Amino acid sequence: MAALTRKQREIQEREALILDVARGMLLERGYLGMTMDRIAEATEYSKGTIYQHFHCKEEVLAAMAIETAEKRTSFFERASALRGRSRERMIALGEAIDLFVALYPHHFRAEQIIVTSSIRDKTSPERFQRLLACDGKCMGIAAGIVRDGVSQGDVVLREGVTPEKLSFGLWASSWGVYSVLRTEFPLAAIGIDDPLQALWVNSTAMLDGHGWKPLSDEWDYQATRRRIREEIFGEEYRTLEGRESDA
Amino acid sequence: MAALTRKQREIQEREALILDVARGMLLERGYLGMTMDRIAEATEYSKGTIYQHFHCKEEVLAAMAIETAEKRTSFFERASALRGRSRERMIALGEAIDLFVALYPHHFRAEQIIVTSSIRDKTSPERFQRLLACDGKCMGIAAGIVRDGVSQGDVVLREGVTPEKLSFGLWASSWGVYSVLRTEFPLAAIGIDDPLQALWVNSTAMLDGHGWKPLSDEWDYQATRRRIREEIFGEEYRTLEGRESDA
DNA sequence: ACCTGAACACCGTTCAAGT
DNA sequence: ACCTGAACACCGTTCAAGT
Repeated sequence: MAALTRKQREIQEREALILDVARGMLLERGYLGMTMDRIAEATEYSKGTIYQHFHCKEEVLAAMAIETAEKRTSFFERASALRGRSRERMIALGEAIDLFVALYPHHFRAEQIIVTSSIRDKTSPERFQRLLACDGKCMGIAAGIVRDGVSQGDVVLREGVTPEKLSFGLWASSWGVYSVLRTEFPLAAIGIDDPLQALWVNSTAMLDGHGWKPLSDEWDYQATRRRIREEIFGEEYRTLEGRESDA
Repeated sequence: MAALTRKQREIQEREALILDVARGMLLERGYLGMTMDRIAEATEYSKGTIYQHFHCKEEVLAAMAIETAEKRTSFFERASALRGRSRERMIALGEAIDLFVALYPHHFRAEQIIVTSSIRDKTSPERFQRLLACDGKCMGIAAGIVRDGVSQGDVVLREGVTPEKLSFGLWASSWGVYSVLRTEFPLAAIGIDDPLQALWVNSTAMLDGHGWKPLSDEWDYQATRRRIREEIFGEEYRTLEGRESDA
């Protein structure tokens, strides 16, 4: 397994450049405004060269989604390594998502545009498999934490509930909230001034309802969240705060 | 307020025809496959006539979303009139959504495509307002049921929880689940064989976690669901069963 | 007054011609 | 061997010409 040739490196760098340019375009001008012509012009390559990297426009979007999914999966892996009770570790996954969206809002928005569009059909099977692998890994991490909770006696799953189903419930809530946030729907008009706080109280209620110990009135989970931000994602949170103090 | 003229009726019927044709196209061929040319051809009108009804393609999609939202709002109104405990009435809203999706899968899919696309910008303010009105009404119905529960002593909202936030939590879960269902994501591969049952157990846990009486182990909510299907949506469920016995 | 469809600008995709 | 950009088919949108 020799190192990459100069040519191969050049190709990799070019592909990364194309994806960066395309992502910016997707966010600023939307799906229809991201055109192959403009990508070619902005990268200063010809359209033919762009098409050597990606067989069609949808492949560009799929490649962007894979970058996003892989980055988020690495956040999940770090989060699940939190020292502490099983329910704390599950909360760490939630913090990972929140942080990920805050750090890479463009990645996240691009992912939502891609997944909810009818792009799947045109995507090559290899790329689709890589996406599936990420989702499977994330679900496996979450379900694994539930299983740890069960074996440690922190939670007893009721009939009809599996570790995967419980994880799926948290995931669906989170996805629903972030989906509506992306649409710039005027939530304040229907009485939701802080959607992420609403997500927190409802996720907390869900875990309480499943009987996952310690229950929210037996433990200071806000302290847990602070601990996660320091111990697991300290560096990232500092860069976030740095960004916010700009402007 | 006189009756509509013959001409006005013709225009209304034509508009309904255009929307029906467009919806079928959206489902069969996707967003990109629904073209103004094909709509004109299928309705046997010229493109100019289509454009007299809708200023652009996105307006067609917005009109479809409004039809869907208004139909679902009427289901919500009927569901909230269930006789019974407050938590039963909240469950009736969930049944309304499930039934609505089952009865009008094309409507629902179209709505998801529309809302998650970057279509809002091009939509005329009047249409957008009608969409907002529906969402506001649905949220009002749900929050009203929570308020009834509070005033009847069935639920005591914790600090930081409002009727709107609790409703929003249920809504987000449901939206997340139905979103992923639409993408034909292979849920079975990550251990979710019955997504709607997973939604049910997690929503139940959420309401239990909020302490909404009667708790799920104090009451037979499956019986409540059967009652809702008979008393509120009996006719619709019978047509559903009729459909399934075909084929 | 209402409807039509040719015409235009633009976009995804291909491929013969260059270096 | 690699890259280019003219060329093509198609789509959203407009509007002068018809009835």
